[in-house]
Amino acid sequence: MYEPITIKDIAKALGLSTSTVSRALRGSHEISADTKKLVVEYAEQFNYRPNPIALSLKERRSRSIGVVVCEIANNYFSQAINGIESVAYNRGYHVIISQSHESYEREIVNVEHLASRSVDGLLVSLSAETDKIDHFKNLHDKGFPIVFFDRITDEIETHKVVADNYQGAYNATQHLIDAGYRKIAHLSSAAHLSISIERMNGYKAALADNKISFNESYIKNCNHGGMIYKELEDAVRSLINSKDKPTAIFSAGDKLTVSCLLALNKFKVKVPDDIALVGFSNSPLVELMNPSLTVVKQPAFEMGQKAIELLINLIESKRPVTEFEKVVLQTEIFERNSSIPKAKPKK
Amino acid sequence: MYEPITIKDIAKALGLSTSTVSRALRGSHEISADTKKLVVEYAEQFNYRPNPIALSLKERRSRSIGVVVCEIANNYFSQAINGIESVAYNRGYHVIISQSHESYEREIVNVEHLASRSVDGLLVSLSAETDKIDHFKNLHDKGFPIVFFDRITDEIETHKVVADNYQGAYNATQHLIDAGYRKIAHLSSAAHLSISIERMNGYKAALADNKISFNESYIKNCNHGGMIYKELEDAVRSLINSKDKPTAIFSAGDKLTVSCLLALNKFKVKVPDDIALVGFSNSPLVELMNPSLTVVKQPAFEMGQKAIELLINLIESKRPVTEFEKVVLQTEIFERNSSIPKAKPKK
DNA sequence: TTGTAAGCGTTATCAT
DNA sequence: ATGATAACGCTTACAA
Repeated sequence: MYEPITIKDIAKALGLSTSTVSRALRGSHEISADTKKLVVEYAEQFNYRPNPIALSLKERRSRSIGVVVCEIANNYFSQAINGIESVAYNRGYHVIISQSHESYEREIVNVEHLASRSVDGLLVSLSAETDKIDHFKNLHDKGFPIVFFDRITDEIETHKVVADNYQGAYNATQHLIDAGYRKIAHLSSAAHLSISIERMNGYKAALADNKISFNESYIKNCNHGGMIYKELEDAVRSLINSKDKPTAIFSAGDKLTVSCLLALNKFKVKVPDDIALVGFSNSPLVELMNPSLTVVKQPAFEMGQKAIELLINLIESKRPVTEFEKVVLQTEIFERNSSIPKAKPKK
Repeated sequence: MYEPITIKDIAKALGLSTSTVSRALRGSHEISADTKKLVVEYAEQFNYRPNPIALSLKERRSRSIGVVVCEIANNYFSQAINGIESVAYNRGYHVIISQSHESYEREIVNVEHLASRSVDGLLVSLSAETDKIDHFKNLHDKGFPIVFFDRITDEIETHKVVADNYQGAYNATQHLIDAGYRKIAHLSSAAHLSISIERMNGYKAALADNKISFNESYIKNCNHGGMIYKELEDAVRSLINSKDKPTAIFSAGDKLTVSCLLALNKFKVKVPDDIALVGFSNSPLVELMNPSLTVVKQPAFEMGQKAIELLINLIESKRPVTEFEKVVLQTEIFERNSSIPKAKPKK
């Protein structure tokens, strides 16, 4: 069995009390240089490490934070997690990641598990299935620190970190309109998610500002994480087979964009010659995949960083916080070298 | 502040002792039905949850295991982690993931951090940079449970879970040879990694079995996670520009295969018409990406499951383990519908 | 059937 | 400068 050395062991070995050892290790001023040296060297030699669990119990905090996301196999989230980690590491926090796989039930279980005192706070991006948020509201009402990012909810008053989805979607749509396209389809994730609503609004606003009427049949929502490729393929098929088929697509998500590209490829529809495409994506691949693909990139890493900073502030603030920040970070649009060709004049 | 309810609170409120409450909550037989009911209902009402940290301290175990991988933004690893999670969840363990980003230093820090008693065991896949493994050896020698998977080391006697990389590579290479290709390049990750060595051996064996001489200049190793696209592009460029250029490529890794496909695409080299490609990949995309791409898929999910099962057995076994398993799971080869065309006759 | 007390590893508050 | 003790939340001998 693995039995690591404790302060007690050191005390016994050196004929000191545990308190003396503890103080020596923490470099207290009230310990003689000799004793300090003795203890520190012994600890060094036997590779003493304070037991973080005992510390957690004493300090009533675990110095770990929980991350609740739908999926880590997603460029946006893995980049956001990298941002989270980078800050956590420096501020002495562990990060515990849990995946909901877009399931409401699973999200609840994860949150319960994490929040029952094994983490000091939660960083949350809602699952696609989640439409009730009592499991967060209850915790938050009891004063448990929660920060939402990306897929947020308006029903809880706390810090939130989001990309400017409205503007990103507006720019993406405007980009297509500028290139002469007017029949622009919109692929998005579950309709009730904050990100979907904001992106839809940006899309609609760009259409409206250009006096293009909104066409309901151009909107395709895909809900489930696991089946996304199949769902997307169906959506794309129905778009390209429709009578008034779109000349361009705006896909509002990482997996959506990649899957759309794949589906189009499968159907032998060339991008951008047959149909133009602008999409949200954080994939390092998608930028390379199609040199004519204009991409809206979310500041995922920075969002993760900002979110955990706010969370740690929340956790470490002595007094209740009254003012909640909603941080909105700008998306970036990468217009590819060869850009999108002008739309062909209508026949 | 968030102050969850404790056994002490319940005891005080109900005029009982903490031990009675504790026993009632755990459904002990030596507690009267009345008391039990009283306690359980009170606990229910106030949403009592045992403090996992206190439990950890008492039981001298955290019921959490640490996962040390290079990168979660990798199809193989995210699938393996899903497998790990699926078992952990059922067996009552938390999973703490840490990424080395292929850095030796970072790996050491992560392991130190995790092992100093915040996890009960470690699931490890070595970073590409790691060539010394003292940080694991020290722990293992002290009896700390460690299971290696995927990128393993021979220097530590413990359970290991790997794919049959040799056979997978052999099959991939043979697949190309069967289609008539004889000039087969091999793209792989850091040369000293166990997976690279095994895959290389499989590749070499297939060549030898078919009386094809080994060509050193056909071997390209890529080391660093972060710069992999650039490295790959350079490797591919040098291959297609070499005087005795290969007619086929066997890429031995997920990112390698995708990046290779992208690089070839960028250089306007058509797969499989200009050059054939067979690659290891667990990407759900790559299968769709190029219908002529034959793919060797690792049983990532199952590997994760098996690895954590072994680890939990190790953790929960009362007596020292003397026999260590090396589990080898078979890879699957997916020959695409349109398959690889026969190589053109040499000019 | 229930209560008391010790212990898990650590630190803070008192002594001495 | 150092030691004894209590406390963090929980479980479990041991008493009652």
